[in-house]
Amino acid sequence: MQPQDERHYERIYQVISQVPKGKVATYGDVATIVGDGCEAATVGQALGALGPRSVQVPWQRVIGRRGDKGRVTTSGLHQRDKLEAEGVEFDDRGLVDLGKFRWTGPSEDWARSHGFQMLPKEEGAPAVPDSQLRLF
DNA sequence: CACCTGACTCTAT
DNA sequence: AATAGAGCCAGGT
Repeated sequence: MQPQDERHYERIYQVISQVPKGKVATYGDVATIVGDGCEAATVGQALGALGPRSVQVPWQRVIGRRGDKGRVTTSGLHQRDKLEAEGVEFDDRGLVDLGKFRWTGPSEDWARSHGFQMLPKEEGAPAVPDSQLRLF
């Protein structure tokens, strides 16, 4: 596939590039930060379309969300191995404790200078006004 | 234009 | 605990 008119892809890649080694973000987290109607499934598509760019985008740090845990949703890409090599721990059921390894979002400076929004604080307390979030 | 598919995620069985 | 269905978005056919 060769998307010409990917309205979210580039921004999705920019956000993922900010996730530091040893941390993970969920598809939904990335979508929220990109904003502008971007959704988790769109992030999944963007990653599926990465191609050669996978060498410069830390795609392995994006995982699926399962309640308060995270899980690898890819197969055959050794995503879990890559993450464990970076220090991310998986429990006996192959789940990651998001409370411990979840990326807390881009730095405020970076978000502002690149036109992105921060990740909402924690469950319940949004870090930005509803008007800026498009969460269903 | 209609329909299918998915590196999604939440709710309800 | 495992499965199914439903929303959603964007690309491919």
